[in-house]
Amino acid sequence: MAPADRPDRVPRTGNRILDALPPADFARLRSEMDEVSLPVHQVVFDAQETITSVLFPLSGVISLVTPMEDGNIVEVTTVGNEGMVGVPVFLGARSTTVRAISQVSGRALRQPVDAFLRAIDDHSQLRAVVQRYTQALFTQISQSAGCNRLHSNEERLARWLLMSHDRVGADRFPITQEFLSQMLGVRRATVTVSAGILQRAGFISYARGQVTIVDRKGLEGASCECYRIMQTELVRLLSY
Amino acid sequence: MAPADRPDRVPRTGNRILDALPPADFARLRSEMDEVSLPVHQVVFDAQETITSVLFPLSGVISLVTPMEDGNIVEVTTVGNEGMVGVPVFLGARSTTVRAISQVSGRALRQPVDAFLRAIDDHSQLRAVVQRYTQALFTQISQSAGCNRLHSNEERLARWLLMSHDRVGADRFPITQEFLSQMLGVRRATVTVSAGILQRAGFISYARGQVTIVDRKGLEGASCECYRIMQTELVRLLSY
DNA sequence: CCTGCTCCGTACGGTACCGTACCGACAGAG
DNA sequence: CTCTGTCGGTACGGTACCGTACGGAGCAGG
Repeated sequence: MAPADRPDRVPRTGNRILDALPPADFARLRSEMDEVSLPVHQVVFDAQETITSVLFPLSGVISLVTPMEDGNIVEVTTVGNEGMVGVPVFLGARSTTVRAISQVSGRALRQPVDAFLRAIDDHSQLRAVVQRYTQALFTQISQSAGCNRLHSNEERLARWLLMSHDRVGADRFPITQEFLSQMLGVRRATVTVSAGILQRAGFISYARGQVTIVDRKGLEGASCECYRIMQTELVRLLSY
Repeated sequence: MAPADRPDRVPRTGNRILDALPPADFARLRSEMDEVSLPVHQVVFDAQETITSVLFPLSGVISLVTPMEDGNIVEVTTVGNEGMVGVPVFLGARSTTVRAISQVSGRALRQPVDAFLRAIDDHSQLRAVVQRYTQALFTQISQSAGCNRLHSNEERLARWLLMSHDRVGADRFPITQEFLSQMLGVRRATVTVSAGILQRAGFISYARGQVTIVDRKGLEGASCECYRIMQTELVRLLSY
């Protein structure tokens, strides 16, 4: 199953929630999970749909978006290997008003809802970690709500790139301006302009659906404070 | 203490979370609470500040806002007697990045953080209700995040008035355009224009810091879908 | 090599806001 | 009854977007 050379040493999965658990706890959980791959643009669950399993991403980026009646969507937060998808289940719901969509392809450990809820009951450590991750999610969404209203497209684009950069763990990753525009809730043409500014400033480079983060510090300077606030709070809450 | 004519019958407080509890549970909780009044514009707790007690509003409206570095703020959600202030405590945190500020004066039951956490441990019913309220809050904030990006000032103003109308339980309540502008993250002058449109349409009337909801149905038509989505989800999650 | 497709750059008129500012109307204090 | 502060209406230039649209550049398949 996994390359553990000692029986009581569970190898890190790469998911920070699962990796925070004691080895024995994780072993029991792992037996109820299967590893799945998430192709780009896959809808993990849609608004109003019954959630049947939760996901612990190992790689890639999943976006939670709020879909509107006219078909427009806006990202409210981003999930990677620092978190999980399916927090509403933890909060006693089986559906939600947001859509979870894979934005950068990756892999994840999937656990059926029933098993997850049993695990939450049985493992106080898991409960505690998920609780604090839920709080981090709160911070991120609240900050997004303000950011969406007050900050410029360019600042928000920089923030999005930084958050994704953290989660993919590589300087280069695939993302088209078309999908970026949906995440940011603007026209594609507006993304082109903002991305062009960041590119000419030497912070990123960009070609045919592939971004490269060239100057991370520069990008942080171009972003609004929201990136820093979300990141700081995430670190604070998940430093067990 | 309270005008209960039978010893085992606890009178409704008016707060929907507390009212969902079995009488015996509530009685024990109540002994650890004190009733406070919340004058308008009082900061219940500020961003980064240690939260020492949670509040269960009986009347009035409290706004959760995201404060930005430049001093601007934007409302992310509204809390009234359907909920509580201090959900981060439930999620294992003692502080948050949002500010809670009383927007329409009212009264609330206040419980120290320690007592609240003991109560959460001891009373599964309270835990379940707060959990589901937390999920409702998630929905509201997520919807706000999208709404703030995609919908016009006029639609968002109508939504804000409807949400407050539900919570104050009166057709007339005090709110200045100045504070509305802060909630909506726009200039006061923009509120004047939008409010003027709603007033000329006969949906509201407005004078010197007092709004009156004249035609609620009309206002619902002027609002974006976000009001309905938040309201529906709240009812669904809190119908125990 | 051509075709078709995806992705990105650019343009142009329109609009919903912005920052700033001024002024009038009303209410409460004295 | 005046004074003073709060509240709301309006204006004006500026700007960051919008909707729409066209075209070019690269890549993949036939």
